[in-house]
Amino acid sequence: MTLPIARPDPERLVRIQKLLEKLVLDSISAARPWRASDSFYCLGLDAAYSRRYGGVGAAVLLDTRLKLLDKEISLGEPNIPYIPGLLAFREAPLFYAALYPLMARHSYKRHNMVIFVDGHGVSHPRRTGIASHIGLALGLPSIGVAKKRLYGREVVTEKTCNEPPCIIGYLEGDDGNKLAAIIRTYTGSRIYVSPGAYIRLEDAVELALTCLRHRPLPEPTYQADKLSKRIARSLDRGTIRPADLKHGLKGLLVGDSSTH
DNA sequence: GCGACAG
DNA sequence: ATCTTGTCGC
Repeated sequence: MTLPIARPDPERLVRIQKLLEKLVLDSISAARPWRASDSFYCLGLDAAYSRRYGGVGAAVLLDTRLKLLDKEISLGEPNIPYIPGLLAFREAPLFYAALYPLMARHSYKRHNMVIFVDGHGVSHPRRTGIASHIGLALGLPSIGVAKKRLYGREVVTEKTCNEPPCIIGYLEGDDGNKLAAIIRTYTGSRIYVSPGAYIRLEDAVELALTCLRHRPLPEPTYQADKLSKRIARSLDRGTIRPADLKHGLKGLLVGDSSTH
């Protein structure tokens, strides 16, 4: 029989986020300061879409030196369309599905892990961007890395940036609080970095800067973006089939011509 | 009514 | 996010 899953109507999802808002803000207020000297592991999450098989979630694990340690992907048809502000309800299930097996392989590392998510954290109308949902659900500090603004007044404090990366401004909420930093990367791209949960803005920004290379996104998010897009394109080209992904990714991604 | 609007 | 050719630049 069909399970009585509650209808994902937007109004109900918005109410859920209004309840989560307090949890998110409390997790940030109570967050322990990040120690720059600590070694850490970072997870990167992103999603792409294949016409034939729907959503592709990608999770990657990097170490302090930004070396890729492990990766995992997931497939699934999203339950709801994209609605600004409700992205988490569309894409987070893909992330959880990829994270579960990945985390199982590295459970002892979770005590010093941070999650980078493609999308916003608290720079969201209800302070509950997808990075906040993920951080709350996993009980881990999370950081949102977005390419475009969603919410907040854009305040640019530095018109120029001679030696990137630079913090060129921020997004502020109605109450005047800083919600996200606007960063100019080494490649000249602009990204919006905001805390998801369990971490403060200044620490989120410091970590994001630490994870920057000569690329348009911080390494964790960049690697996840590349992986998800590559899988989605390979699926559509028929280079790989969903069944090929059920026994791990090893060997599937080398010599794949889909990048040409 | 008119914009704005992560991915 | 995705659909898409050529093109400017390192």
